[in-house]
Amino acid sequence: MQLEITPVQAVACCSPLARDPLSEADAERIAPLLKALADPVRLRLISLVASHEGGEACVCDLSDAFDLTQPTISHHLKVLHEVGLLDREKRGVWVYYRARLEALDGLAALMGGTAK
Amino acid sequence: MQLEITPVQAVACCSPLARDPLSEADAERIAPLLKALADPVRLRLISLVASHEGGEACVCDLSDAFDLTQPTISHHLKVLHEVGLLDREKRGVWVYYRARLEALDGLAALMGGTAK
DNA sequence: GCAAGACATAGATGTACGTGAATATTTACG
DNA sequence: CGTAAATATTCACGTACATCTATGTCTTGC
Repeated sequence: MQLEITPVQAVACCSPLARDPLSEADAERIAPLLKALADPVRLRLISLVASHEGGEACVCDLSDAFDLTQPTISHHLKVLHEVGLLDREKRGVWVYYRARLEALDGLAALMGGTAK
Repeated sequence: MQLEITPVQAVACCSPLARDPLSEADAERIAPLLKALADPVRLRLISLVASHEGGEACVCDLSDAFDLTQPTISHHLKVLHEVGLLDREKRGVWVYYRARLEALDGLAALMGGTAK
C-alpha cells in the first residue's frame, strides 16, 4: 500500500534547472531523490531492475551482482523504495522490485532540455 | 586551467539506466556527480547559475539567495566545480561560475529515455 | 603601500550514511 | 507443526559531510 506522498511526486512540478531558479521548497523535495540515486550500489540496483526482463527483478536476481551482504542490498532497495523510485511487490517468498520510469523521466526532464 | 579528468566525462559513456545494467566502474564514476547534485543548496545554486542571464553568475549574485555564510556557499560551489558541473572563471575581484550544460544533458540522457 | 572588499581555505563539530553481524518475519513444503 | 529459504529489521561502528568561525589570499582604489 502506498498512501503517503513520496519525493517522486515532487519531480513533475518544476521547470528545468536551467530555465528558472529552483525554489527552496522544490529543492528540498528533489534532493532526497537524487541522494537516493547518488550511490554506486543503488545506481546499479535501479539499472539492473529497470533493464531486467519484464521490468522487474527479485532480490535474489540482484544480490548476486554485488559483493555485499543481503541486509545491505535490502537496505539500499528500501532507500530507493522509500523515495518512490522503486515499486515493491511481494509474491510468495520473493519480493519483486520495479523501477518507476516516470520518476526517472521526471528527473531527466529537470536536468536536461538545456540544449534547446 | 582544467587538465584533470572530471567525473563529468563519465556521463557520456554509457547507455540509459533502463536499457543496460550499469557496470560497477561506470556507477562509481557517475555516483559522485549525482552526489554533488543531491543537496538542496547545490541544486538551487546550479539552477541559479544556469538560469542567470548570460548563463553565468558571480558568488555575490548567489549568496544573497541563501541564509548561509559565505564560506559555506563557497564550499558548495567548490563541490560542484570539482565534479565538473560548474566552470569557474576569475575576472577581477569577482569569480564567475557557469553551468556545464552538456553535463546536465548527459545525466538527463542517462536517466531518461525510458518512455521510448 | 595600505585599507577594503570578494572569495577561498583550514579547523572543529554534530549529524547522516554505508556496511556487517545477529536476529526477526514471512512463506512454502513435507 | 517444523524446518528451510527469502527478505527485512535492529544494533553497532567507522567514515563522510554540511555548517560555522577564524583566517588567508588576491585585487582594486586611494
